[in-house]
Formats: sequence, C-alpha cells, structure tokens
Amino acid sequence: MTTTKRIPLIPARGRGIGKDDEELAHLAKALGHPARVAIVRLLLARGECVCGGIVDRLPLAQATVSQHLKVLKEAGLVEGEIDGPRVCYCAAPEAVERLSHLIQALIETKGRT
Amino acid sequence: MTTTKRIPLIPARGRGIGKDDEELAHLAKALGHPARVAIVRLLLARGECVCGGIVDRLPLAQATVSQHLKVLKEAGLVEGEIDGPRVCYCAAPEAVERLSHLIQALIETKGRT
DNA sequence: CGCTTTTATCGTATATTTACGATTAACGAT
DNA sequence: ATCGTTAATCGTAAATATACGATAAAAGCG
Repeated sequence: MTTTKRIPLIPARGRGIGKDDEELAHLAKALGHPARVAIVRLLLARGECVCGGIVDRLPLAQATVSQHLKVLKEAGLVEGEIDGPRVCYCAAPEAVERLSHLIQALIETKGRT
Repeated sequence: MTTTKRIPLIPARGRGIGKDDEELAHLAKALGHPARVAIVRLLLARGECVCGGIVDRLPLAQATVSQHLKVLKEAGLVEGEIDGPRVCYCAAPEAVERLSHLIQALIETKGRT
C-alpha cells in the first residue's frame, strides 16, 4: 500500500518561480472568490462601510463575511478601523492598483526570454 | 453531538454578487498560485513551450505541472495544441488582458453607489 | 454595573487544492 | 507490432478553503 510522503521536494519557490510571481499570486488569490470581489467592489463604491453593512448586502452569514474580510485584510486589499463597537472597512485602492500593475507587467513579459 | 448541515442558505450568488465578480474571481483564482503565474510568465516570454520544457524550469513534478496547466486551460489563460507526442502550450494574452480590464473596471467602481 | 450591539473567533463539517508516484494513452520511430 | 517519449489521468495524502452556528470580546448606553 506504499505509504508515500508527499513533502514537496523543494520547500517552495525553487528556481523558476520569482518574487513577483508570489506577490501577484497572493493578491490574485485574495480576489479569487466572488464574495471577496463583491466586498472590494462594495467598499470602493461606498468609500467605506461598516461590517454589518456588508453582511446585509451579501447572501452570507456574518461569520463568513468576517472570514473573507480577514483574507482581504491579510492581502492588504482592505483596511479596517475600529469605530466604537463597529469596524469601519475601506478598500485599499493602492493594493488593487498594485495587482493591476503586476498583471500589466506580466503581460509585458511577452517576448522577454 | 449537533450534526450541522452547512448547505449555503443561498445556492450561490444571491443578490450582492454580480457576474463580473464571478468572472474576475474565476480568472484571479487561476492566477492565485505562484507556479501558475510562473507558467503564464514563461509562456508569454517564450511565445510557446512544450509541457516538458515547463517541467524542466519549475521545481515541480510533471503531474503537478500538468494539473496546473489544466487549471489555466480551464480559465482560458492558456491554450495547448497537440504536436506529435508533445503538447505545445501558449498563453492567451487576451484572457490576461481581460483580467486586467476587469480589475481596472473594479477600481473605477470608486464612487459609484 | 448589567444590557445591547457589533465583530471576531472557535469548533466543526465538507469541499477543494496541492502535491506526488504510478499508470495510461497517444504518438513517432524502428 | 513493439519501443521509447511525452503528457494526461488515477489514486491518494495532507493542507487549505468555505461555510455555518455558537460563543467570546469590546464598546457604548442605561
């Protein structure tokens, strides 16, 4: 029954995968769920929004939204500041721009060996 | 012992999550892994590349690379055409552009209620 | 101080992703 | 027809992601 090990031979990012690839992947992954895109869009549209306001507009439980917000915060796409008992979130457009920029740079890889 | 159900109350994309959000998320998710970004970059750089050529440049097993290629193909980011016993892959710049465009459009959401 | 409101976190179930070796399939060449 | 090469798929293990209810934590109000 051959119990295999499956620990990656190379810990991660051995030659062939650059730092930009990781940064781009990290940002892209954070936007890699429809609910998270919707959250970012909502925040961009309204400038800022209390967590509850987001929950009201999405078909997801509060806990789930909070988890998505955490992912977005970790990726730097969203910031939240405490305001009384609430937390006021806003998008970080620079981070979205950064993602856009990295993708542009990727496209411009065309031709470079 | 409280067997909970956990079937999403709303099947997916109830109000609040739009079609663009899903398309953007789908593309972003496909680029949401460093190895896949590296693959796309490599293909853009070289124009085209046989699967084996990709495997040689990445610290991953052939099976793993093949799986990543499948994800990229499904998202439309990469195309492959059979060439004898090999498969010659190339990036689909339109799809990358599409992602870039969707992100730009997202940024331009700023202010729109 | 208790009470309400708001958000984060815990616990948990299920699904998906990631990785690998082994095997299969498809082709060209012998 | 068999052999080598190349890539996809299968089987599987482990990790991560997704979703929820329940609970905790923090702040304002009475």
